[in-house]
Amino acid sequence: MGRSNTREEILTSATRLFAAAGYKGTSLHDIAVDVGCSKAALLYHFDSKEAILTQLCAPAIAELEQLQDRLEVLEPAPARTAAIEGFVDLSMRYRKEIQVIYGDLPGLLQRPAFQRVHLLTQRLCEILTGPSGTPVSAVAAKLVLAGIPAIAFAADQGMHCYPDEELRAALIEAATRALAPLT
Amino acid sequence: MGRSNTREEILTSATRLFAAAGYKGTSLHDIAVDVGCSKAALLYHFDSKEAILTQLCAPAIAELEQLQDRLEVLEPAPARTAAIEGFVDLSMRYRKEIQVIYGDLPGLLQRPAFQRVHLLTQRLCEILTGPSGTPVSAVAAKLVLAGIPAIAFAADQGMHCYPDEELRAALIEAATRALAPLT
DNA sequence: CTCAAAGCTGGCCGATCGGTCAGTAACTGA
DNA sequence: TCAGTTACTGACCGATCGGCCAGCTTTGAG
Repeated sequence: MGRSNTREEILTSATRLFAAAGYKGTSLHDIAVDVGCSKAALLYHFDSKEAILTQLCAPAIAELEQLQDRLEVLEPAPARTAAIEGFVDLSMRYRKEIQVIYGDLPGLLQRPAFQRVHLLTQRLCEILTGPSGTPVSAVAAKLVLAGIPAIAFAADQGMHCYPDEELRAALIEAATRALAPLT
Repeated sequence: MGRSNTREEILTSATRLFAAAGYKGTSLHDIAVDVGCSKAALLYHFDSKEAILTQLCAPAIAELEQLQDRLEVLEPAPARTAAIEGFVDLSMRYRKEIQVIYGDLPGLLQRPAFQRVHLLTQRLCEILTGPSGTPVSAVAAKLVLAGIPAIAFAADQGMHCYPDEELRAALIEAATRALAPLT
């Protein structure tokens, strides 16, 4: 147990600032001022600016991996339902972190830590598409996987007109409808 | 008619580089090297780095405005259909520019040039939701409006597994299905 | 009490950033 | 032919960036 909670405060401040101005748009100085410590203190607790980014995204990535593990042992149909609900929940729970990632997509996608996310998303897409996947259903799956976090992203930017519960239910319903087979 | 086409080459290079590394992640030096001219030449043709960004996004924004103008004079039902098709087409035609915008969302959304985009998107959302809009249909509209450009964005990042025509048709179908009333 | 570890600071570093400026070569209309 | 505009260069500027380091204070186990 550490003797101060500065480390957590740094992650909290960095998450908010990265989400608001982007990773490259936020300097170590900005974070230090927000936390109320020196710039050197940041680099005492973390190896580098990039290390801060990696650490604050770690919980979200870990939960995404756990979601995938849970889905892998299910049959296709229940897996799809669980995938939609799980992905909606995850996107809403980690709004801020999604804002951070979306705020610097081109720069982040090439980093090793986020290539894992790319693979996870691809697997999720396969689960949503199902075994009898047509091109149309694959595109629909990508639409849902891209749109849900984007809404969670926008929900913090002033578009937050519905309470969380209602938003969650609406997202699940809209996603399910988009993915439903034509019949 | 100018005596050189350097200006266009700058916009072309800047679009590609901004899309690949983000606005803040691309320096004037990077662009100059790509174009094959000096950094000072960039600032001879454009007032500033931000002016380059503004100019290269201008055509996409202008077309979005034209789309809205076309939709405003239609009845709700055909407006919705036209909105889906028009938005899909626009997203695919301006993939690179969307990558640029998505690559620096937090920093860009606050700039005056992009607040207009925000308003346009809100209006598009109302058109998609229709006159009898429920919260669920509003969220579905936002899902579609966020997901479509995100797919166009990802389509250039290696996910480009379908030919454009097929992708376009699949997007329109998935979006239409997501927005369809429950009945 | 002692002392090493933990926590933190101010100052400094080289690199890079966007942007400016004086100067110049080339083309053009009169 | 020649003045003037266009197009461009290389050198330079102040600001800011991420990161490093010597040293100070606080803390808690022995």
